[in-house]
Amino acid sequence: MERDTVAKIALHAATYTIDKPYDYLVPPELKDCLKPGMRVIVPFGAGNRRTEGIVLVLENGCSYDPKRKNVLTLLDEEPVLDTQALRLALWMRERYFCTVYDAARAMLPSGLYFSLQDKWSITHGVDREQAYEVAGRSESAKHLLELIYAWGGSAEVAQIKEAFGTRDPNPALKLLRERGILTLETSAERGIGDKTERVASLAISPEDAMALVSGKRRSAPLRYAVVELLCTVGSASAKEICYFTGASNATLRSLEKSGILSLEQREVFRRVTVDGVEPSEPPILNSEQQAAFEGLNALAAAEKPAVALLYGVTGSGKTQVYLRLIQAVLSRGHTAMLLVPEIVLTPQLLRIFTSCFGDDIAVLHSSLRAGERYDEWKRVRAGKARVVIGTRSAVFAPLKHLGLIILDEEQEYTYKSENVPKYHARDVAKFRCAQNDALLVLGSATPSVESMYYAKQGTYHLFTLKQRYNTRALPAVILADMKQELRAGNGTTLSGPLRQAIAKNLSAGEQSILFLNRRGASRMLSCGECGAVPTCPRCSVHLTYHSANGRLMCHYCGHSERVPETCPQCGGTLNFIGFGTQKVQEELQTAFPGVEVLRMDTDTISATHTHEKLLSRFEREKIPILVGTQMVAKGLDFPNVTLVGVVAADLSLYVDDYRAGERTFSLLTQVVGRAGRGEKNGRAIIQTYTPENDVIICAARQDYDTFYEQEINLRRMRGCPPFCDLFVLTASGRMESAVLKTCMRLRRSLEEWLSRPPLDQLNAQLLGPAPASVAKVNERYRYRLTLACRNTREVRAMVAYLLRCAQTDKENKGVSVSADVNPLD
DNA sequence: AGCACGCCGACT
DNA sequence: GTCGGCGTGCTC
Repeated sequence: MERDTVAKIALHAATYTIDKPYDYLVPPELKDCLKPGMRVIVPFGAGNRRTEGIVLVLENGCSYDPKRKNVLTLLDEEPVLDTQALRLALWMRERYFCTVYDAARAMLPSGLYFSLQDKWSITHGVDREQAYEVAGRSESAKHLLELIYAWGGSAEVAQIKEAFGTRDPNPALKLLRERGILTLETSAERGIGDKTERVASLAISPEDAMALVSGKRRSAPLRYAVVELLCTVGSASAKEICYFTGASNATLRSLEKSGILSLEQREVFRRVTVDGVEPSEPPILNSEQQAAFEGLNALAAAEKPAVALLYGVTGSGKTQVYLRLIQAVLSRGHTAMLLVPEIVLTPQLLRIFTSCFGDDIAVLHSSLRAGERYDEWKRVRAGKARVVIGTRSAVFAPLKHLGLIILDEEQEYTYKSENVPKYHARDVAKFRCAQNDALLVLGSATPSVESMYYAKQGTYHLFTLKQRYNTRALPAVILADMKQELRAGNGTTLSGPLRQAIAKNLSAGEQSILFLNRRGASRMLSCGECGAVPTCPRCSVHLTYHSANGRLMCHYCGHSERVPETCPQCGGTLNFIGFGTQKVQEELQTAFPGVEVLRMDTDTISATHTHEKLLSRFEREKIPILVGTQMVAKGLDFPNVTLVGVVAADLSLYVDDYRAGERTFSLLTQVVGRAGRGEKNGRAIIQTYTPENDVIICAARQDYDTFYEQEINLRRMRGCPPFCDLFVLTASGRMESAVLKTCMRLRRSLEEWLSRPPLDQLNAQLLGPAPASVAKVNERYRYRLTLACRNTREVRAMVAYLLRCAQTDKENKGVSVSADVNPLD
């Protein structure tokens, strides 16, 4: 019996329902080079269409199986995922209801992605007559040959499909391939290549080299200069040598020919440099920080995994503790990772870490260019960078010997992915730490209710920093009751107390920041006469105005249209509406004529007017007032800002989400903390329509402990995390009635599972079907069921089973279903 | 999801 | 006879 080598492969073409490791035969020529974690091209399905896959396991000595197809092409020279990463992908499938391939792909930088292109061409050595003879009476085969010959003997699948229109080219393709007339080749193209440069170094000893050129110092000064340079620096890139000596490539080549120097290609890494950074000494910790550091360091050094919550009030110096901890981890030969919610909002942090670790850090986030991101990833994989700083997806960075992951501002929702796989970076980090006996540190000034609960339970270790490092008191906070303002005849967005405070700041020459509590500053148009708002034709959302292209756009499906001259409903005039930053800016300009007001939101931020440039202008030119959205809430540290105003604190409070209170508290706390960072004391004014609301009151007092106690009781009562997890099953499709029916069937199956042992013990709550928060996207209606219960393996297995059933069920034709745990909306 | 197979009626 | 429509079932 033959002894075959078989690769178990996770496939791109496999949907969630049929996702499993597929067995492929490894051909002899690939036996020596194929390893787990490498990507390959394989044929799949009855039509043998080509698809990408990632090798999970190799098994030697397998018996022959006629079902098996061959691995066709190897795409990687070395594995792109190691054993730990592959195990993580399997874990993610079980946890997030995605395919293994989806999970694996999320771990790789997009520069590493391949796009497959199928090309059909006339087989070598086949002439036209022969080909047409084989095509025989088949009209479509003859048509196909005509097309391919007209295109010069080969054509891409998309090309053929387009030319065939409604007709199916597949039977003709199959016929001509079986008779040897056509061949299918699949090429894989990668968007980003490896960048290299030519590097020159001396091929002989410096003394010999100098001896060879010094005689001709006059006649060949360039050769002399190049050798002299190389004697002092050892080796340098061809580009640099030419720049410094004035030599040309010809000079270098001739020196190479004489055997004096050698030229070779070396890989270079594209990097974004952080400028103006000087190496700095490790920070000196105060006694509180030192205690936290020692406790955390002991956990990091231990031989078992642990999770710690570092609860430090704004300005207590968590960053210094992170720095020392990372240094300690590195000194033990391990690597470390620092995750942040949004990197462009924390340029200071990047500067501090660069000054401390230099090239030992790699920065990974989405606003890098694909080449830069890919190269940073390669530096991490090669062990050239031992510290990773990045946003959500950086949690997958290929660090070896991981000793520490820090999630800064762990309560931030940006750690949860909205795309498939819908993972939470906190969970992935926890899993990776468990794999490596590493420490996970969750840092926050306003910890998520879940994390604090686990810390109080003793599941997490708790460390607290209570002192502000400049020992400055927290800003004095005033609540402004907007209902009263309205009654008093003030219909503007600026309350009396806020106006007075701004006026006071203007005369004192101090700066103020006004914060608009709203995600993204979307600008909508509305009709002045009938109140109609332009809506997306394909989705149930309002269109928002984009100043970049001057068009109305839909954030969900990408639809864009010209701004209509008049209201499409009644012909009235359209105006910008909403509680936008622009409106606040206008009102400020009316209230304080001649005073400059800087506005910062998605509308005023662009490639040239970056977030950072705007802020530095605000600081440098001492512009009196800054109005902005979320962007102004984080990490700003301007000594001359002594007043912070929250325009409408309630806006984030009354959304249909169990985290609304937590989010509002956290935001208000962060914003209030922006005032009085310098010598002078700060003030904050929170405008609200509900001054009696507990969350608002706690935020105004900066009283996290009371907020936590109230919130945890609410969560317990309502059955929200951490007591329960919310499994949201979403069905979507073009036919609203079919979508609803699918939901009802799903609900019945769920009810049945939940009524029988062992799941009847769970005390699970089932809600819905209800329309999703955006009920229609891209002409597809979306309804959802919510299952509130403990997130156990049994429940996940049931949900996975029901998803697979629903996807296979013929009754659910035209409807797709998916699941998400604790989604954002 | 995407493809083939098989069964049906329509057209030449 | 052949072509194209649609329902069904499988994917190493």
